[in-house]
Amino acid sequence: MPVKQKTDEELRIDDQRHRIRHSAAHIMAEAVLKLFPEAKFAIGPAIEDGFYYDFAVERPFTPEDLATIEDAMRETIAADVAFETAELSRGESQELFAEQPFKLEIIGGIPDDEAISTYTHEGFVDLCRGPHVASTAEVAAFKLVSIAGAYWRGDERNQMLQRIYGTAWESQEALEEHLRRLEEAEKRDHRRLGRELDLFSTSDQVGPGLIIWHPKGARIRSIMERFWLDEHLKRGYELVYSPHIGKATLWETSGHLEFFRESMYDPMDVDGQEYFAKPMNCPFHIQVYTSTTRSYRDLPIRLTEMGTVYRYERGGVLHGLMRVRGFTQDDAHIFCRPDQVEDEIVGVVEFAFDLLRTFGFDEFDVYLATKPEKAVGADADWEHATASLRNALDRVGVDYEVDEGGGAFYGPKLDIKIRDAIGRSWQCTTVQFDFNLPERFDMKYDGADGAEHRPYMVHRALFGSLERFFGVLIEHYGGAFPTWLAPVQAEVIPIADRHIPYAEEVRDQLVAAGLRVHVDARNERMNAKIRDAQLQKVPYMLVVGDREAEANGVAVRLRSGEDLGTLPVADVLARIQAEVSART
RNA sequence: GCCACCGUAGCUCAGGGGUAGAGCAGCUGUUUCGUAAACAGCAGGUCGAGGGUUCGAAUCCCCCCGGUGGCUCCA
Repeated sequence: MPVKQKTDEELRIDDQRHRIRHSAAHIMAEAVLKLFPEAKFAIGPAIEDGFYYDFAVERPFTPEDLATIEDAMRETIAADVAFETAELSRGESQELFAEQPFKLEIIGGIPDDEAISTYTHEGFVDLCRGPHVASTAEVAAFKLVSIAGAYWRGDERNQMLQRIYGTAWESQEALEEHLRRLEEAEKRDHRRLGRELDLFSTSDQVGPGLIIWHPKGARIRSIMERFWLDEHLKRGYELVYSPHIGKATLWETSGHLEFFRESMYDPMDVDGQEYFAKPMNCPFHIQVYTSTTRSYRDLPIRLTEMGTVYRYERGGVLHGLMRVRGFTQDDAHIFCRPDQVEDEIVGVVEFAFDLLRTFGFDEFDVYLATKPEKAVGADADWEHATASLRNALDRVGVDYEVDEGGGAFYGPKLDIKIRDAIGRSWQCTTVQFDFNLPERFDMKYDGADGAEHRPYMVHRALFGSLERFFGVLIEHYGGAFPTWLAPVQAEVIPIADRHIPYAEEVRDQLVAAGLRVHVDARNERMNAKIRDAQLQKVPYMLVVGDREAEANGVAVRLRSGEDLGTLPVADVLARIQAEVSART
C-alpha cells in the first residue's frame, strides 16, 4: 500500500524530462507565433509524458497545422539555441506582454513579493517560472499528438482556447518506447476487447451510455456477483432489492431533487404522480430501516444491493464502460451507533482490500477527505466520524493521503484507488459518512437509556460501479481473465471430425464437474482452432486426437503457449478446479 | 454541453461529383489435418439519418444522431 519511493536516478530523469517537456512547450509556442502571428498565448505546462500549450487563434488548428508546427519546431531544435532567463519588475513585464491578455492576467495573479521571470530562446520570450533545459537541442525527441478545445483556466464560462498536446523525451528510443506503451494500452482498451471477446456492446438503437451485456460478459459478471454476495453474507450484510423508480416526494425528502437534479432524468407520470428513475439506492435502504422501530440492540444493520441507478451524464463524457448513464453499484448502507463506527469502518476497509486483491489488484492509493467549508451535521459528529476513519486506517495499517476539505457536504469520506497492470489508477471503493439523510428521514433507534437516538449512516461501494470495474478488469488482464473468471475455461479441440464424439465426452465430464467448456467442432484445421482459442484468450486448450482418445486423456496447451503434453482428463479437471477455488 | 476529428459490408479499411471495393468474418462445397490462419465458390451495402446544391451526391453544403481525443462536470 505504501507508495513506492523513487530512486535518485529516477528523480533525476523526472526532472530532466520535466525540463524537456516544458521547453518543448515554449518551442511549440514560438513555432505557433511564427505561423500565426496574431495568436495569443495562455499557458503551456509540462504534463505526464508530455506537454501542451493553449492559444487563442483566429481559426482552430487542423491536423495539417500540426505537421507544419512540428517542422518549425525541428528547425529551432536543430539551431541549438540557449534558453535565457531574466527577472523583470511588474511594470516591465506588463509592458513586455502588453499584447498578450492572458499573460497580463497571469501577471496580475502573481503576488507582489514574488519574482516575475521570463525565459527566452531565439527571440521568443515567455512569462515563465522555469526551469528549462540549457539549449533547444536537448529536446531530443518529440511529437505533437492532438488538438483539443480547452477553457481558459478550466472554467467553461471562459473563452475556449485551442490546445495542442505533444509528447517529448530525452531520446528517440524513449519516445518510441512511449509510443509502444500507448499501443499496448490500446490493445487492452476495454471497448476493443469488449467487441473482440464478445463481452458487451452499446447500441445506437438503445442509446449512448447504456450497456448491453453479452453472454460472455454476463457470465463474468455473474461470477463476480456470486462471489460478491457470498462475501457480504459472510460479513453480516443482508441482501435487499429495491425498485428502479420512486415518487418525487421520496427524492424531495432525500434532497436529491434539490442537490442532484441535474443528474436525474425527467420524471414520468404515474397516475398523476411524478416518479423519478433512481440515481441512488440510499432512500430505499432507508425505507428498510424505518419500516419498523429499531433498538440499539439491532445495530449495526448492514444492507446491501447490486442497485442499478440512472444518472444523466453529458454526451461528451461518456466512455465505454467507464462512464455510462445506467450502472450498477455494489451498494451498501451501514446503520450503526457512534460507538460502533470505527469497527465498522475497519471491517469495510479490510473487506475492500480482500475483494480487490481477489481481482488481481495489489497496489492501492487511499484518500481521506475531511469536512468542507459548506457542510451539514454537528461538528462533534464530523470529528468523531473523521477520527473513526483515521483510526480504522491506522488499525488496518494503511498509508493514506488527507484531502483537507475534500469531503462531501454531508460527511467525510474515504476513497480507494487501484493501480492496474500498466500502472494506471482507477477510483473504485468509496466509503462515505452521511449526516444528512438520517436527519431528513428522521431515522432513529431506541437507546439503552430509553431515549431516541439518531443512527450513523455509512454509504459504501467496493467495486464502485460494476460496469466500470468490469472495464478496469478487462484492461488490467488485457482480456486474459484468470481461470476462475474466464467465460470459457477450456476449449476442446478435436483434430479431425472423427474425434468430435470423444471431444464431447471430455466436455461433458468437465461441464458435469462445474467447468465452462466448449468444443470447437468447426470444419477447421487444428491450427486454426488453436489460433482462435488463443485470440479468445481461453486459459486451457485441450487437443484431442487418436492418441488422446486412446489414452482417455487430453493434450493440454495453455494460453501462454506452454505445452503440458497429454494428461488424463481427471488431472486436468483437478488442475482447473484448483485454480478456480484459489481464484486464480 | 463546448472544441477538433471521424462515421462506407459483422470487423478493419480503400474509394472523394458519373449511381460501390478489398481482406478477415459468414454461407456452400472439397479437404480430415498434431499445437497461432487449408482451398474454391457464393452471398452480403437505402455509403449514420434528414434536408439542400447539381442533369447527376457515398463524395460538396446545412442540420440531426452516434463515435474518438480533449475541456468542463463527476453525491
